[in-house]
Amino acid sequence: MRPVQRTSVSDAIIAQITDLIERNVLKPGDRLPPERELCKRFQVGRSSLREALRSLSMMGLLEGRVGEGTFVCDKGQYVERALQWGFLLDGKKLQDLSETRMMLESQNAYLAAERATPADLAAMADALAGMAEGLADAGRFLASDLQFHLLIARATHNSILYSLLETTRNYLQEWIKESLAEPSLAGPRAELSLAQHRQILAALQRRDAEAARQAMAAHIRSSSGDLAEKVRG
Amino acid sequence: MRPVQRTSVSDAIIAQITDLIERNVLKPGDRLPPERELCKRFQVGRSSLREALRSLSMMGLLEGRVGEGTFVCDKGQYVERALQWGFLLDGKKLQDLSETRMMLESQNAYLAAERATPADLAAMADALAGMAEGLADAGRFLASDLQFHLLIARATHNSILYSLLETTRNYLQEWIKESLAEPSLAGPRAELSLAQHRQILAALQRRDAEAARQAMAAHIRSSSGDLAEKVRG
DNA sequence: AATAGCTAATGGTCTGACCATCGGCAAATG
DNA sequence: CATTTGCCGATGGTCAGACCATTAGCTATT
Repeated sequence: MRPVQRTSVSDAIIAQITDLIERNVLKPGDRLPPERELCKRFQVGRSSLREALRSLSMMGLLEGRVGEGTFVCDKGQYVERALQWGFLLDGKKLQDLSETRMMLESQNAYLAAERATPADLAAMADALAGMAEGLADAGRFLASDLQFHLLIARATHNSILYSLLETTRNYLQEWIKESLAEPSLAGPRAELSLAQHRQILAALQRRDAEAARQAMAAHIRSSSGDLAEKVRG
Repeated sequence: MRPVQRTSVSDAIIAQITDLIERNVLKPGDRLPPERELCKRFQVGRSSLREALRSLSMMGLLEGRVGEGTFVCDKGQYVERALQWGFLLDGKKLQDLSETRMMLESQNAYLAAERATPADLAAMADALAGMAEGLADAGRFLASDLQFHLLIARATHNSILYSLLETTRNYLQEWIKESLAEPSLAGPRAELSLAQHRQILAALQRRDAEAARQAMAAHIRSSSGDLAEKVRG
């Protein structure tokens, strides 16, 4: 004898719809049949069906629009959506996050040096120019800074690494903003940061992977030094 | 004028309960009031309430038990749960996963060399002994192999890095198993793998972080070489 | 031709009911 | 007294029907 598996109705619906999306029978942008229609096809009540659809919406798979229907969301956002929930609830260990970011950024720089296309590099140069123009504008400076790092991650052409970095950056961005917003050090630190970014880009353009990684590591270490202090303090 | 935000009832409930869990008002293991009771407190219908609870269950936050109640799940599993959903649906790019694993494993080895406790190292030695005893038993060998790598991740004492590695390993484990199961090379490859693991452990015991990272990187490269070939083939 | 108003379709919400399961209690049993 | 059996209430799971708010598309008015 072995324990009999009890399957919930909603879970079965979730499994079926998930499977359809996995097998690309339901493509992003597609519209699902109306709820009342799905009830007849699945032979279930509307409550159970809606609980399934609601769960899938919460995970970023579906999107319901009143008066229009239920649609399959764009792909590629799944990891981000899921990770955001995970990080949000995992105790917000700032130090762990910072460490993870350090690893991702430096390794991404390494890979980007080998794989960045001319277009990737041009975009990074644009972001760098944005930082230079934003030396007096903390908001613009930070936005260009963030964009530069995301462009490096994009240049790895590895969607998982990009998703991971994007999510960790999002969670650290508030602290980064605070840490750079201290007026006493804002000016010099911004210029130092800009110089470091220039070094990173230069290494990428030379296709010098190891130099890119070390430059990135040095940048993160110096720019998040007081962040680490704050954590321990 | 600006677009008015339309808030859904279920979303509001999800936000409230999530917040309660975040602020530790609801601790893992706690039992929520019965659904009908929550309906009165939130002033909502049971459908909306259940859609919220169902979504939270799907994300691994809550667990409903018929006849008993709804309980808050144990913490620390959120990142894994979330990542599994994300990976499951994100196209299963084997090469990206493999690359991510490579980075995680080597960097984890680096950090573990600095932070592993004597107990951590002893556990790794045990796992290594298990591999040696399992040279003729592929199943046991692989299990000890996996355990060794997870112990290294555990020794970083960084829950995020551990979660990330665990999830990526889980998704790659099937392919790893296949790749090692080819009878023609099983014997020599297992012995090579064992020797590499010994090198890694030795580096960890010497607290030589850089050596540990390089040993791990070399191990992953050689052990997943044909895995990469399979991907491209 | 453009606009205002109407209608049907659709997701969102509420209510009430019934079922299956589980925990705990009391009665029956040895 | 200890153990088993049966019952009952509480609870999550499911269903059916109704109403509401919003949307798209059509129609008629201007």
